[in-house]
Amino acid sequence: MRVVKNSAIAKVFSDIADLLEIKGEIPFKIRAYQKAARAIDHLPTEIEQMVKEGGDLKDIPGVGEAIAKKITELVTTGKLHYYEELRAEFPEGISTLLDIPGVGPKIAIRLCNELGINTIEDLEGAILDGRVASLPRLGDKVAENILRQIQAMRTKERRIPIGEALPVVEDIMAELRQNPDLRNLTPAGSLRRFRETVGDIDLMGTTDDRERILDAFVGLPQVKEVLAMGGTKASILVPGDLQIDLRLVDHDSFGSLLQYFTGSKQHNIALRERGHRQKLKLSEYGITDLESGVIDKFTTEEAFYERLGLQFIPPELREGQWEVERAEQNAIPRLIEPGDLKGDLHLHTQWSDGHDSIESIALAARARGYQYIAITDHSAGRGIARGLNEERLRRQIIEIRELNERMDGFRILAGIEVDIRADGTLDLPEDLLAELDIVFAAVHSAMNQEQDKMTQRILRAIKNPHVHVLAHPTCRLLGEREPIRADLEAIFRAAAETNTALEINAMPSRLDLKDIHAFRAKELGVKLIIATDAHSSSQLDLIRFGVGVARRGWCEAKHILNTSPLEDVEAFLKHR
DNA sequence: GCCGTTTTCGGCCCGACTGTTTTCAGTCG
Repeated sequence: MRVVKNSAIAKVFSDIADLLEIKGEIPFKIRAYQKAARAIDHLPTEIEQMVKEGGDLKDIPGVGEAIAKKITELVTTGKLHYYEELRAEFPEGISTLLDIPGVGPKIAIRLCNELGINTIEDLEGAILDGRVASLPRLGDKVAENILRQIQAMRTKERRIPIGEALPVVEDIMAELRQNPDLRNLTPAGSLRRFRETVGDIDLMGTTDDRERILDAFVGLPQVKEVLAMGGTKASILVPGDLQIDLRLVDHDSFGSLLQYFTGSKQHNIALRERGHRQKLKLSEYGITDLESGVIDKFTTEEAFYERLGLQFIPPELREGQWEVERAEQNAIPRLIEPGDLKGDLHLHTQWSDGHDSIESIALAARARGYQYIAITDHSAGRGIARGLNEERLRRQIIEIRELNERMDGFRILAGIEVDIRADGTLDLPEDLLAELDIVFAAVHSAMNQEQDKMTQRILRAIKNPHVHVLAHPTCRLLGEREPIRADLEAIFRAAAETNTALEINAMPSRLDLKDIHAFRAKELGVKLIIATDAHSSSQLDLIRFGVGVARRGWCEAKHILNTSPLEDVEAFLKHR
């Protein structure tokens, strides 16, 4: 069996949906493929694994008889006959036209059939020489709009990491909140759902004086450009090319509007389909009883979900997968919250590549209300990081033991982030590792190894009895470096078996494990640790990004080791 | 193509905007 990743399978079905759209198939069939594609892309388990174990693909929401068969064909043969045939019906590349906002299937097929256009470059030429505007039922304005969208796509086609967007948005919200007329100011959309990257930001609020608030918004010092300004909404561009919209809405329907604009689209569709069966019509304005025609408005989201007979669904879970069903059964867990964490276990200091002393980072952690931390500087294997050799590590351990005598009611664990060499051995001797309270192991080099070799390398480290935690397991850097190739399922199983914890690294550039991986690991019984990997005291705040990932992965406090008191953490570490 | 607390057949989320219209199709979020 060849390796076919979920993302690749999802891509095939989403391509099929595009082609069916161009072909003019019935919309419901198209939607079925789109829905299946999204569900597969967001699936915590590798499909390959499910097929191998004889799992039922029809358990995936939106996957039925026909698509299950196609998935099986794709995974076992690496090809899909149906897809190949469909592709052969159209010129290569035609579906890229659908990426242009304003170009849908109807226009795409006409451009292709009547003008022989199948690339964005062709289209641009045809607009400039007037051929597009001359087509019946298209005109100058349509052509102009498409051209503008093409040019906009070239300058800006990037989702922004949440770590960049959130601080900017919070600054802006803090300034707006100084105006007492503004109430209920809340971000919506993917930022509120805590996706790892966000597009445009939607802020929502209510007020009795819209004009004044919108004036204040477009007059903020951060504003680089005002993109739009109307009676209820304004759009600004701030440095970093982040677009932020402020939408001022009626107070009495704030709840349903916030719910609507928070999404995800799939979640809202799932809710509306369910509402349909209850003879209810859901929209951003409220819930209409189709029999009486009466519309209920909602000032809070809580009331909106309650009206549907559903438990409240936290925004992080609103992905249109299982959350609606779970809410029906009152089975949405209490997700982990930042206040549940009792310590940060992955920290760097001046001893390697960090900025602060052990003492100052410990004091900062204690000031946050933590009960313990672990100091985990790099081992010497990483030349660039001024890693610790044996002698310096021994000195650091002594310093930590001494500091602990002065730290009342707070404990510093002595640890290391030891390098996993290309062959899976560690770059510090085992007798020294045995003296430490906690050992993180991590891959920092030879990241291009083949999947089998990389998997064996990591498994060897996990099975090493001195290793307590695997740090940033996939080594990805968001938008910069692809994850290493490794069999995560095998790694999760080995971690569960050996009681090795896996890290949810909260550094916004990493977020590693990511949401669906955290979900799967947790499901297999792996203990998780949320840690910042902070290189200075101020970075302790980054922990919330890890909490966001864990929440998206349906994690509760009990799944996260560092929500436990010190005694339990120590018991876990000694158990290895 | 999927799916079922009306259904294994007959439905399938909802509203807004825009342009080229004469009553609406196409696209978007």
